[in-house]
Amino acid sequence: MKKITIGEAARQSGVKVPTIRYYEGIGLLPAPSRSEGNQRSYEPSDLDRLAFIRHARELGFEVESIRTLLSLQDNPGQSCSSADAIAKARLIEVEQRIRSLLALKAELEVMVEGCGHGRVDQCRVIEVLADHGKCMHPHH
Amino acid sequence: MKKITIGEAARQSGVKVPTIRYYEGIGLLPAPSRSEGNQRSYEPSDLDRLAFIRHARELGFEVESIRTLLSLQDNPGQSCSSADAIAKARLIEVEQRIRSLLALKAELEVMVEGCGHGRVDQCRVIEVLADHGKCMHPHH
DNA sequence: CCTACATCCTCTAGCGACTAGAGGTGCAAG
DNA sequence: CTTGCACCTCTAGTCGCTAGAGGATGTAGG
Repeated sequence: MKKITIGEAARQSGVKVPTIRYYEGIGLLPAPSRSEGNQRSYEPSDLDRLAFIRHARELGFEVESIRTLLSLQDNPGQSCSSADAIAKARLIEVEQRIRSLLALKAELEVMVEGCGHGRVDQCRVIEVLADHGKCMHPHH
Repeated sequence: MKKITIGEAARQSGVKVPTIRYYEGIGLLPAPSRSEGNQRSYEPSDLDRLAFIRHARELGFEVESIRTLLSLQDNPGQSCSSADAIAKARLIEVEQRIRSLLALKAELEVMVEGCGHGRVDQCRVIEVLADHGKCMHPHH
């Protein structure tokens, strides 16, 4: 048994110490066994779970979705249709977000390029913000 | 004087009533005059300011940035270099976010396409989440 | 004038996903 | 034995709102 401390788990998983404790608190990560001095003591499988959570968070999945995905991982005989649905929903979200950010980028570029670095009353940045009609794209 | 109620201001600006009060509370919007019965009473210039704030929020500027942008708008004789800097910083943020979301999208697509709609133990969604090494792109 | 109802008021608490800090204990090295 | 870091629990703060309680005001109809 090569059990490790929470600090070591944080180093190996890339999840910060308080965040690991937080995940335990909300039930994403099982409460580990404790040392004599009441310190958390993790096993390798906990590191796998932490990596899973971290990766899912980086992909922007919400904690509730991760809860579902983890329970699917824990019961591998089930149908994966809910995992599929969660991932698909996230994909659609991401696609929408990209579209909206591209429109935003275009508008910000107009603002920045139009700035003659002079005084505020000729500044395109302020002007565009003040008058939505000056937007290039109907992103909102 | 065509003063309006907070509800009318909300309708015309597209900013919700509690949000308008919130903006007043944090000092983005000046406290308006009040009616005899202590109800807020807004002027057309307040609507302009609300539109400015709303537009800036839609572009993803933080409240603190908007505070700076508004104070620049209030003092139009100043140099617009800080407005320029704020907009440029936001543009860089947006560009980074787009890049990261595109990598994410690619990864989610692999997950979703690889799902054979069978059981979890053959599910690519769960598999990729569990093993970061299976990612197509080094987005994180 | 009275009543009904929408809108307004203030104040507090909640959201998600952490993060920061206070105040105290455990543990390994010098 | 003491120094100093890592650990413990607990509470409160972050951001930008949003929801709700509990009460006052404004307006339209009878």
